[in-house]
Amino acid sequence: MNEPFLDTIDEQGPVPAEAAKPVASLHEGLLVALRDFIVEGNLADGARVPERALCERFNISRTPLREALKVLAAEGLIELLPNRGARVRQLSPEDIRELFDVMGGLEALAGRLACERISEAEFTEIEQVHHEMYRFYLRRDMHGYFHCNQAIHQLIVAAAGNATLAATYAGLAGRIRRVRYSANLAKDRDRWGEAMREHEAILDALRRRAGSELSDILFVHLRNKQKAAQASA
Amino acid sequence: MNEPFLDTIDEQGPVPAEAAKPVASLHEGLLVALRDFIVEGNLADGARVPERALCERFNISRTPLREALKVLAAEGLIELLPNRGARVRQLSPEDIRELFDVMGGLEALAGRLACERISEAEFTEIEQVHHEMYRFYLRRDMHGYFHCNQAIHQLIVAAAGNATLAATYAGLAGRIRRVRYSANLAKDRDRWGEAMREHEAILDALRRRAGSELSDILFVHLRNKQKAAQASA
DNA sequence: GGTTGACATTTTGCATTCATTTTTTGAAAG
DNA sequence: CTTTCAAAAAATGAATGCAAAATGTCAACC
Repeated sequence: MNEPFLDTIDEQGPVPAEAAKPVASLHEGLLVALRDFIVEGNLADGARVPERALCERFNISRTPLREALKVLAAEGLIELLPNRGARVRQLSPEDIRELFDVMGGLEALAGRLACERISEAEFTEIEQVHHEMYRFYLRRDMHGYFHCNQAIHQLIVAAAGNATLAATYAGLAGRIRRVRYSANLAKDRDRWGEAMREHEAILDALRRRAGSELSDILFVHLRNKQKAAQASA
Repeated sequence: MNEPFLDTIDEQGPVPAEAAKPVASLHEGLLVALRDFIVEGNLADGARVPERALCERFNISRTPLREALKVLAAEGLIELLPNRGARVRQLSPEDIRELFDVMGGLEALAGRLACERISEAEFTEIEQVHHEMYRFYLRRDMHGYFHCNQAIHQLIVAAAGNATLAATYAGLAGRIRRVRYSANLAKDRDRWGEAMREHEAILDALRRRAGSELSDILFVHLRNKQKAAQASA
C-alpha cells in the first residue's frame, strides 16, 4: 500500500495484486481488481470507462461495478459525469503539483510524528537500510538505491504510528500512480548526490529525534524531488 | 466545507444543508443529503444504517442508496460489514487523536504553502479578522472569537491555493464532525490567552512569510488545542 | 460539399426482483 | 427460568428490466 510516491522505477512492474489479501467480500475484491486495472493503465487517460466491457471482463453485473465506480470516483481516480458515464481522471500538471505538495506535507508530518514515538529498533532498521542505500549509491546501482529509498520513506510513515495518516497517504499515492516517472535521476548525477546528502540529514535529524527539523528536511527533500522530476519531464 | 476542526461551538447547530448548492445529478444530491444526515447525528454511534428506512426517508430505491453508502464508507464515515450491512463508524479516542494529528499536519502544510503564494490582499484580510478576533477576546466574547478563529484557519487553507489539500482536509473534517466539542475553552482562561498568543505568532510568521516557522507554530497550536480538548473531555 | 435535423442505437440511472445470509422468534429441553 | 435449536422473517448482495438521456447515423436541405 504505502508506496513512496517518487523514486519509482518503471521496471518495477505492476503491484503484487491481491495475492495474500484476505478479501472480506466479493465487492471488496472487485474494488481492488478494478482499481488495479485502472491504475495499471489499461485505460487511456481521459477515456470513457466502458461499463459493459468491464462487466464481462470481471464477470459481474452492472450493479456492483457501478458501486465500485462510485468509490473510485470518491477516491479521485475517475470522475463521474451525470448521464455521461465515468472517465479516467486526467491529471493536469497543476493537479500533480498539488498532489506532490500534499504528499510532501504528509511525509513531513510522518517524520515529525516518528520522532515522537519511534523505537530504537525501528530507528536501527531505518539506519541499516540507509547504509545499504549508501552502498548502492557508491556502486551506482540505481535499482537497489530506489528500492532502499522507497523502504526508508515507507518505514518513516510506518514509524509515525498513525493509521489515518498512512491511509490518507496511500490514497493520494494511488491517484498519481498512473503517472509514470521514469528514473530520470539517472541522468542527473548531481541531484543524486544531493538526494543522498538530504537522506543523511534525514537520518541525522531522526537520530536526534528533532521533529520539526526532520519535518522541514523531508518537505524540502520531496520538493527537490518534484523539481527534478519536472525538470526532466 | 473546509471547517477548522476544533474551535467548534455546540450552539452552531447543523450546517445550512444543501440550499444554494447546484446539484449536478440526483446521485450527488442524495450523497450530500445522506452525508449530512449522518454527520448531523441522526444515527447513533455504531448504530446500524437502516437501508429500508433511509430509502423511504429519501424516496429512492435501494440501488442509489447503496451506492452512496459505498462512497461514505470510502470516506470513512461509516463502515461496511460483509453481509451485515453498514454501521456508523465509531471513532475511538485513538482514531480521534490520529485525525487531529493528520489535520494538524495538513494545516501546517497549508501555512507553509500560504507563505509561498499568499497575496498582500489575502494577508490583509487575515490580519483584519485577527484583529477582530482580538477584540472579541478582550470582550470575552467566546462566540465571536470562535467565529473569527474558524475564519482564520479557513483563510490560511484557502491561501495555500491547493485544491487537493483543501479537499483532503475537508474529508477528514467531515469524519470528525460527528464528535461534538463543547466550547471547553470557556473554563480554561489560561488556554484562551495562550491560544491568542499563538495566533499572534501565526500572524507574525505569516507576515514574514516564514514558511517552516509557521508550519511549526500551526502544528503545535493544533496539538495544544487537542490537548486542551482532551483534558476537559 | 457542408450543415442540419430526425431516427435508431447505445448507454446511463434507477427500480424491481431473486438468491443467500443473517437475525429474530418461539418452542422444547434441561 | 434459562438455554438451545430450528423455522420464520428480514436484510443484504447481486442480476435483470425499464424509462430517460445521450450518442451515432444518415438523408434532406442550403
